[in-house]
Amino acid sequence: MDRPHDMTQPAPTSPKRDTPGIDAESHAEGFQKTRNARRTELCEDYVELIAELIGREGEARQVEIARRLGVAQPTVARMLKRLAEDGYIQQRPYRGVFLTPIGEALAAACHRRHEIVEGFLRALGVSDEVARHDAEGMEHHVSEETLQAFARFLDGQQDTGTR
Amino acid sequence: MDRPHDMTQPAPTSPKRDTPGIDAESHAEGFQKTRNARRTELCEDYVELIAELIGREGEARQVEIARRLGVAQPTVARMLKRLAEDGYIQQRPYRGVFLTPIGEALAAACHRRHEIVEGFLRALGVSDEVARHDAEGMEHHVSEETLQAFARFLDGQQDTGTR
DNA sequence: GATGATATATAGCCAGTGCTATGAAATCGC
DNA sequence: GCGATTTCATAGCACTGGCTATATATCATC
Ligand SMILES: [Mn+2]
Ligand SMILES: [Mn+2]
Ligand SMILES: [Mn+2]
Ligand SMILES: [Mn+2]
Repeated sequence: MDRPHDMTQPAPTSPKRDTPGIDAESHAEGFQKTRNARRTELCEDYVELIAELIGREGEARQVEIARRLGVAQPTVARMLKRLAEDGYIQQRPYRGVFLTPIGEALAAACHRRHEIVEGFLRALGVSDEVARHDAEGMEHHVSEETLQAFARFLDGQQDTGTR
Repeated sequence: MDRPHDMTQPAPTSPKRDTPGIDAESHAEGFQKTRNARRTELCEDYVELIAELIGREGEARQVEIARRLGVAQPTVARMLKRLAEDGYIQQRPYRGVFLTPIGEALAAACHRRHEIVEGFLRALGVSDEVARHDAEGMEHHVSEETLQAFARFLDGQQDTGTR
């Protein structure tokens, strides 16, 4: 039991009062979900950006998407192909990319969430610059329940004086 | 070639009243930072978990880390090698892994941040389960400034009656 | 309608992060 | 001490998401 070595570290294999933390399964489950979110967040940023560009510029071109994301054009090209395969967008070469109804829906949901998260941070006193940056990453890990809590807070703020 | 265009969509190149949004550079910068965060978040989870296991169980073994993270053991093995190379941990085969001072520092910072984020969500009315999960992903994208805002909110709550 | 600029496609490299299968080493129980 | 169990290491595969370099296609302009 407790002499795997007899160096420093006096084998703290005390009876192990079980979990002052969580059990391994719940712990793992949380990480699993986070890993899933990591897999989808890039798609979310893409469709949201595409919707934004279409709304503002009338079109979403590969080169502009690349510029906005700060990545190289081939990176975008490959990703767009995947998004098209997955049914989020439709590509019309030299005409830009367009959102399918599914893509639209995802973009709308992401945009709403993004707005709430960023607005929430600002309402909390975070500077615009930092709120924008933090929201960009946080948004993808904010569940609907948390989003509701953010929205509630925003509503409260609004009532009690905006600033 | 089959006329890939002159279909619907009448070239919407209206004068483009510039940016009702942000300029491309700032936009890209935000995404860049988020990508950086994505690169480090896994390390953060590892060192935090290792510190937690050492504190609670007295040791942090590969198999236990794998169980906690919900990944396979070789996945952990490779990551630990990287963490050792990067100076965060020290491996003693069949004795567990230990944190270097640098690793300790990172773990402490991550743990503090994690606690604040999760506590903040709960204070906001999010359920324990969801707070735990959302915090696991959000934490890595919360800047110090935002963390301060969270902490301020928590302090305020504490004064005005905890529940 | 030729041409130069721009936009897109494609190939191939690299690193990261997951996996399974399997072999080697250490520890534990006896 | 020895066999069984546990722990770790390693090889190899798949997929993602960066990159550069380069070829091709379209557009714009004259
Ligand atoms: Mn967004
Ligand atoms: Mn984002
Ligand atoms: Mn954490
Ligand atoms: Mn985490």
